[in-house]
Amino acid sequence: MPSKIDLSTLNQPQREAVEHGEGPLLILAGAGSGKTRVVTFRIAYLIEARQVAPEAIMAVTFTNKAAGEMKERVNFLLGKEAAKKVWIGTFHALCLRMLKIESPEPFTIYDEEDCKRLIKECQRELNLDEKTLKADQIGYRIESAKNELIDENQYAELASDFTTRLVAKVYKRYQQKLATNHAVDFGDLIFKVVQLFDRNPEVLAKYRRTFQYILVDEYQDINHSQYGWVRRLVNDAENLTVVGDDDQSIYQFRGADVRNILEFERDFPRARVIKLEQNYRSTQTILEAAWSVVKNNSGRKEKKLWTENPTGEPLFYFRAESEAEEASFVVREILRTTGGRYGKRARLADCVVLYRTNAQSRPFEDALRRERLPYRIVGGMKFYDRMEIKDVLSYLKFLVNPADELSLGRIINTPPRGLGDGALGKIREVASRFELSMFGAMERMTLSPEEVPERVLRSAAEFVRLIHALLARMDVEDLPTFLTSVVMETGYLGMWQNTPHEEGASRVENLNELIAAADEFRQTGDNTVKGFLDQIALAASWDEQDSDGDQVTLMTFHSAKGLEFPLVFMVGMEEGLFPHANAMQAENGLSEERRLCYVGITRARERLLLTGASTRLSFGNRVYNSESRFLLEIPARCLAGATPLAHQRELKVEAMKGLWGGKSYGGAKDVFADPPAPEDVSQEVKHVLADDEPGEDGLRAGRKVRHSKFGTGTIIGRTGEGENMKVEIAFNRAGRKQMLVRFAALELL
DNA sequence: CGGTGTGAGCTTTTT
DNA sequence: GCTCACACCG
Repeated sequence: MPSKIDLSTLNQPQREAVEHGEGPLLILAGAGSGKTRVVTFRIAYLIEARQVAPEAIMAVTFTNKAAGEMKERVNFLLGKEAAKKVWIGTFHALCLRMLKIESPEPFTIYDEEDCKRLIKECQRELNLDEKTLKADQIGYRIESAKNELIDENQYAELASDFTTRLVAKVYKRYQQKLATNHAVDFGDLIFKVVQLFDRNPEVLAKYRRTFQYILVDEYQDINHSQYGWVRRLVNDAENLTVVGDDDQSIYQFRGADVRNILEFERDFPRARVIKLEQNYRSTQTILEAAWSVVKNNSGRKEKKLWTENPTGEPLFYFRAESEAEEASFVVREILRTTGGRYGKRARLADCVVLYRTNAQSRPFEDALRRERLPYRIVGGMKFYDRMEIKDVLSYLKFLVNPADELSLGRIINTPPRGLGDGALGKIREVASRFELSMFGAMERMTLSPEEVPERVLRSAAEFVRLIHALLARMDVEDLPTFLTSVVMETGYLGMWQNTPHEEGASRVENLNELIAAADEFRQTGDNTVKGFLDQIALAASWDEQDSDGDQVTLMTFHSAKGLEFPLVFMVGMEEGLFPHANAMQAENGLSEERRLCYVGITRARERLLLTGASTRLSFGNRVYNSESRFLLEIPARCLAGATPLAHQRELKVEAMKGLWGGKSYGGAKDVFADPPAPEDVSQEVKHVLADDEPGEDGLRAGRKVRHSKFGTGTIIGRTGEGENMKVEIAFNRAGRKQMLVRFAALELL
């Protein structure tokens, strides 16, 4: 069979990375430098040219998407048999796999919401005020501790102040509860494996023998526990290949430690370093803009991306007055670009809207719906996070793992079956009196009716019968059929079918989708409820399924890492939003925001538009936002459209302070008129750019202007210089006003 | 017991 | 402006 691994298609450093032999290797791979290709080629090369056994190779990624892509490509290069043997997966998936091999008893993986509920239970049981320290906060701290490989006992020892002592108490109780429920949280998946390695050296030794080659993707985003896991697995041959880009480290808030990549050579003194600096993705202008932003960070690895791609057109900046106008602008640009005017006709799927926070998606959804443009949202409210889905999954979880009382609590009275708070209290009483589980207590009650009210007894007996009936079916029915039985027998489907209006209908629809997902999962060869649950627990979002079809994509900057699009909109380019105000509290917060901006810019292949809104609805009131500093870090020569204020200042147009140098919405529409002409920016912007004489800055008598509050008017006079410059304006509606240019939000018309 | 209404708090990013 | 928790009422 002829090899599909054609090394001549690689550039020199790529090829060196693929052909690297023994010993540690650090690949510093800039955005768009063909990283995934190098990693997959290397895996294939090791197997084919170096005769490494496929099962002796482990490749770790950060996301399911990356793992899926890698599997697919290795599959293509080596064929199914070999590819299947390579351990490819996310940290969490691979750790789960090891846990299952090493401890066969079933356990449930709790998601964030489950964990939060559990923490609340702990708080209540410990009589802690739930407002002093919120469950979210405690959860975050426990998660961070686990990322640092600090268990509940160590945490208690380290706890030095009020808050940490409080968290320590909850952490202990929380771990007890997880244990009794036979459950783990996300952090445990990795932590438990590390603990297993440390307590059972022979288990670790087995894996160290097995994995001759380990490859880790996105190494810059590795946290301490992930590092600990990898570090333990690397054997004396040190055949560890890590790939990453310190400029794209964007998960420090989740414990990612960029030092892992920065200090790789200290960690592994034999390490070879290969830099992939040729970018195959973006235009020169886009790369220049990206570079200009990220170079403002310190402590970076020395490297600079370059490309043989054309210069391309300038980035375009539009400043809207509101988030609604911002969205309309973006959608209109999408319409124009996909309407065939832009050279080759762009598809909707070529367009992506990137924002900082999930909450920003709404106006874009509204605008897209108005134009009847199909779109998909990555992240945000996930399919598996929906109430009806979680309810049904809780039935499954409880059936698989009867110790899981959190799931039991969720389903026991959903739909209502007479097992409310009162009844549950009685059941708990019986449970603690006879040291039984909740379900055990219910079973006992039905056998020997204690002093339990008749009504409670009957309801409990009915529930016990239901569960036993489902358990009997679980082993004989195939997955989708069984899922159907569950929603039917429990009355859960009926509950929503009887709910009037759209809510019921959409819940029923989602339940159908879940059954369809189970059917699809069965195709993978696994037909077990357990397998289905595990897969869902590790699945991040529902997006990958319906990514086909021609639709616009909406997602956060974080979700966009690793992706590329011909046309990228970076929206919400405002101080406070991006960089996010909360991020600035954190140490190095601004640097991380800047890297995030770098990630955003480098997603674009051909064209990048940046937008922001001068006012935005926040918690119900309209607030003013100034322009993102990142806009100002992009050189003026890379930027068309509206001119960010600082660039105006650079051009010594001091008097323009406070004026949003924007053009009106209508003016922007010709930016990409065919053929796309960079010069075709607003006349106003050109005017400002050309004009560096203070007296001729545009604010002279006779000019028409618009004020955010008073509407349109005409300048009739001007006094003062610089900061103190005042203009007198005759407004069409509001009459004559004098105002300081510095403060007045004036728009030239 | 369960449904509906009200107020507080909320938004950073996610495997 | 939206969501979730809790209180109150039928």
